[in-house]
Amino acid sequence: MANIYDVAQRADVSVATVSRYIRGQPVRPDNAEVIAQAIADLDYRPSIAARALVTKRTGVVGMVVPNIANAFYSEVFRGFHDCLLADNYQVILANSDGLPNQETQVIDSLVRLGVEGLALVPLASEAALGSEAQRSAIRRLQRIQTSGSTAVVVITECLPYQEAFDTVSVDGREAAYVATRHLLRTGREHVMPLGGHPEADAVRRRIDGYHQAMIEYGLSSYSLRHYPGGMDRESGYRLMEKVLREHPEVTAVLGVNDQVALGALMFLEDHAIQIPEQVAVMGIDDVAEARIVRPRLSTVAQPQYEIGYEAGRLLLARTGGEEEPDGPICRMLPTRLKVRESTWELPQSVPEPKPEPLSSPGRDG
Amino acid sequence: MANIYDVAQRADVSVATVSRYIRGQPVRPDNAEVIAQAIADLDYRPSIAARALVTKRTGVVGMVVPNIANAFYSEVFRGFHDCLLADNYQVILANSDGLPNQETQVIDSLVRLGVEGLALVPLASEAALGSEAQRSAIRRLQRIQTSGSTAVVVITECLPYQEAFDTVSVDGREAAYVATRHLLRTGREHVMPLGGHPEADAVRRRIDGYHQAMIEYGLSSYSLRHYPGGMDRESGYRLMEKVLREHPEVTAVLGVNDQVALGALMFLEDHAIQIPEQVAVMGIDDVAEARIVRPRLSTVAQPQYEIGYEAGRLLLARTGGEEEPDGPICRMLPTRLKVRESTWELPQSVPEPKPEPLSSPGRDG
DNA sequence: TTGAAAGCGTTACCAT
DNA sequence: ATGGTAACGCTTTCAA
Repeated sequence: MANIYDVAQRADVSVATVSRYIRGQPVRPDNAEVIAQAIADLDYRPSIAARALVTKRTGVVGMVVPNIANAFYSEVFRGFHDCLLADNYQVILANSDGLPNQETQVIDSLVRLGVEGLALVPLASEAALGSEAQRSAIRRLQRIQTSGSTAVVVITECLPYQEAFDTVSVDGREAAYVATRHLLRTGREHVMPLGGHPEADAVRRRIDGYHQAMIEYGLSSYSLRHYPGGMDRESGYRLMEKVLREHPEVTAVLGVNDQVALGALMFLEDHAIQIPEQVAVMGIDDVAEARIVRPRLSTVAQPQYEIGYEAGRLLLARTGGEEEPDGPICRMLPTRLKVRESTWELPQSVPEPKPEPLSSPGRDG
Repeated sequence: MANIYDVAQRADVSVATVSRYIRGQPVRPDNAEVIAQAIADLDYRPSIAARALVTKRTGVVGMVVPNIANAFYSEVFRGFHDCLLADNYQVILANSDGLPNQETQVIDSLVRLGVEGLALVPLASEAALGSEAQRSAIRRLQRIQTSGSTAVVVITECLPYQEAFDTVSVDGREAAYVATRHLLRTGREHVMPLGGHPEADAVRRRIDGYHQAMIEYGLSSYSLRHYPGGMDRESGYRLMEKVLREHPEVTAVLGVNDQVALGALMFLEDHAIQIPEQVAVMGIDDVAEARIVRPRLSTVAQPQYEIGYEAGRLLLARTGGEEEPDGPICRMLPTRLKVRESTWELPQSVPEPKPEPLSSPGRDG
């Protein structure tokens, strides 16, 4: 690999001049030309490592998510990515894979690599809740934010994080409230919430929103119910089965997120139970799959792309240096009810579906 | 940010000793203890950049894919990720977003960041085909492989890449052949292949496989047909409409990949055309969505996770230093026919579905 | 086992 | 506008 000295020598100028040329500082035109040629000849690429050593700037930011294979995070990442690319940052993505250890590991790696900013979607798994583990994770992040030159933004509804970092989130309570109310308004009384562990702030808020709606409709007998469990499709599938066994009177289920709702929906489909006539299904998030399954899944949409984009903007605000806001700022983005086939009104005959635009570009390799 | 000198000073030893301690070399026990304490106190993290400057080793490898939001690549990445993590490498993922410019940009970034290895799923879009653009992309990669200390592996069926780099791929011709034969065997004669541009090696091979099967069945009148187009769901949706208009006699369509097939399937669903009774639908790849939609999509599965994992192994073989194989090695992985509801045999009544295990863990935040 | 000092490739400062 | 040179934080000789 050629270095800046090789280029300088070949161009017959000093390294300082080459350095200036690289960074776009004024250089005499004839020199510029020779240097450009030398760079091309030698296939020279400035080492970010060496540069960072002196400037503290790498032009790289990182994002850590629990699971890239999850459509929700993919969209968040795309928004983040687009925002930062517009500011000439490169973005690298790392996976925490649902493992607290790996989360701290990859964060550490990114920091040591010299990322200027770090966007984190923290784990909210059973292993990482409330407890000491989470507090120490937060302390570590705080040290990174304070001591290092690494800005931090967290995408979460989790309070401890919101108190310490710039965060972006949605109002999960409201989302679940709207979802439940929609089910009630369309004639379902026996609504059951599915999945998630209430120890997680995000889950608790959603369950709260559900309870609130039920109580408002005078259905307090239901208001305390909840089938807790994992937050993936398999969990939704199993929970749906259990609910049907234990509460055959149920006329609607509300997945704590789309994955759970999709699992429930799949169970119903597999057992030839009419959706939404016998059981209506509703999710929260609006991941890409919700628009692919038939019947399409009703849900309360989180603006995933915007969440990522906003996280990027917060990061840039801190990275830019200049006028930093002092307190941690918490950006709350609005959700939106999406009524689809899985909760269509009961008496009404099924109208000709007007397909939504398909999303998510396809594999092209 | 504390550096190694701060630690040395606080521990009252030399930087050399600290350095040895960090790297696990023998240090007198009492010293080890003081150093450990100092590191903890100062929250010291060795700078990868500084280390890389002298060792040329960053412990980081990168992967570049066209689109993270695509389930196919997510799975490939997971396999790659798992393989490298087992060898204590950190993995960073970058998105080329379908844009040739951005592809070269992110590759460049990764290299300059000092990744020791680079796994690439190259663009195969219209913009990046056969032409000069592709050749120059390949040349760039070759220089990286040669001059730098960066190993390269490419995941592709594209010949020019296979000649120059370690590659991992599947036999797309065979896959399409198997898919088509399955359709023919189950009583469909009028099979139409959908999507993709034949200029892409991968697409051409798949179309070839289709042709071969049609010819073997004496259906050469169909053997030359192909509805070319994009490789995403929208394209599949539109192409399905077009086929139905121009060839209402069609009894089956073969998407050049699952996304196209899914688009076709959605069109049929939206227009209340019976699947598979009126039109059977088949894809190639087996992305996660294929198991979610109803009817479930029949397809020929690419071992996505294994593809990524194998790419990781090839990279490690080059990175490890020692005994490098000399020629470019091309690992060809087997595909597998997955018969699902979208192609069930015609006369047969619909059996009780035995659900496959659900896959892809869910959002847990 | 330890410490001193010479790099690694780049930028930034200071003369010129 | 240019060139010389001291950092930057780490590893790696080489002596002790």
